[in-house]
Amino acid sequence: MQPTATQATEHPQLTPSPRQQAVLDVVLSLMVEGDDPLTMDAVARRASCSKETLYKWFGDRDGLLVATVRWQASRVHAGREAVGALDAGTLRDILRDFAASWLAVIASRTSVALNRIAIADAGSRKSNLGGIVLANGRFAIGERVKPVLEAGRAAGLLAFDDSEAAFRTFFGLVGRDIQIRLLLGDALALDAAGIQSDAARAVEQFLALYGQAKP
Amino acid sequence: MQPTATQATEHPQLTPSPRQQAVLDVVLSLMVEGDDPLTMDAVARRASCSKETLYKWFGDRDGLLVATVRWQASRVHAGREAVGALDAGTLRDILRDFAASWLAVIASRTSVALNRIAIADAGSRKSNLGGIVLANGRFAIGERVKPVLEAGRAAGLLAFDDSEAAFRTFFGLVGRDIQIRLLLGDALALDAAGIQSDAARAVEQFLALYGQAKP
DNA sequence: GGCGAACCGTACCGTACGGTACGCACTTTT
DNA sequence: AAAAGTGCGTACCGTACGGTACGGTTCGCC
Repeated sequence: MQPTATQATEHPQLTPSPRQQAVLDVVLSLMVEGDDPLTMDAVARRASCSKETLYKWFGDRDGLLVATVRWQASRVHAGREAVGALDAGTLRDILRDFAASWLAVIASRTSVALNRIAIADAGSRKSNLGGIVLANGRFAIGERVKPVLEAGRAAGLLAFDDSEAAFRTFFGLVGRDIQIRLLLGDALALDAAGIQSDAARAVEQFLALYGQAKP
Repeated sequence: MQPTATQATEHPQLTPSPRQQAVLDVVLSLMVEGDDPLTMDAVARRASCSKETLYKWFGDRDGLLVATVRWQASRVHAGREAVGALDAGTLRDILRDFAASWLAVIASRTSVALNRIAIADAGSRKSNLGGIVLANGRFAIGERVKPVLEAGRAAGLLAFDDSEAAFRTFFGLVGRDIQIRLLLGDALALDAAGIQSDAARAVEQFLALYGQAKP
């Protein structure tokens, strides 16, 4: 390796360059439109770059997909709240926020398209896109929600033994059949108002199951 | 059409012949193994039939997939219980049965493979495999559970306004993150004992939310 | 101004796969 | 026994797509 490189142009992706980000956004656009089978040609054409550059930057088709998933994931993890003192009202608010933002994610066309691709390739082994999507989706939100649940327990607002199990229940109450229906192509419109009310309903149910009257 | 036909050899599938069923079982096997990309050649070779026959029977690749999904669906709808008089114990038992059998379905390798295929093609429009899978999965079980819930309400054991909404909560409590994790390739072993305890837990939670003390 | 790197556009190659054609064997009908 | 039908095996065709090669252009650097 010559010492000329100012940024890694090799496949190991440590923050893509702006130009590369533009390419990845093109990939996301094509995924969402979904009309064509997401071919390397289509990406190159739409991104106004040559296929050779694509292969130089991302190695192969799989590398491009992985980079795209990571890129999308990097812009989702937005706020990270420190949980301080909790009362029942703020706990409810925080959980509602999590529920609503999670619903917004899984209902977004981007998420649906991305998950479809990852699921399809999870069937044919090779680069585990599925693992990456899981790590940045289901498990990432789990790691963010569980501290909140534990803080709620510490404050005497919640009662459970296993925060993982409690979170999984929360996850089920929020998502229900929405994700699988969208993945399978069901129409199921979910607007902002619907998301808010769904989130509120899920949180009330969760609190009914795990909440505990102030001791 | 000549009056020779003893069974429909055309694409409209009204119960496939035994030979055709064998072919569809081969397709299911190949889906489950998942090592090869499910090519028509592979099906023909494994089923010891010619591709020409495949095309004559099923029209095209899509028709073969649709027939396979229907075939699999036809063997899943097993018992259909008539709901008579309900007490709390039998309601709990019936719901546990539904939950456990649903978990067994979504955790089966066949279901995972089938859903992956359906989801992949839901991305590229054309023959809505996704719709068929939904109709025979999520919606079929909904139509079977809702009468039970309504009978429970009639018996004064459950309280809800909308049986569809109640069922969706039930669905979420049972499935939680299991299906999406399996679809995305997560290991997540779920044995018979785990299914039973998961089902029992989900039912208790559901009853905690919707149950009502005998009036 | 000259040199090299990066990169676009396009042409090209190999292969995998959906779909078709055809020859042969076996069974059923007349 | 001949004729017709059904279906297996194999060869074949067209095309789409992943991946590579190459000429031409722009841009930064000495």
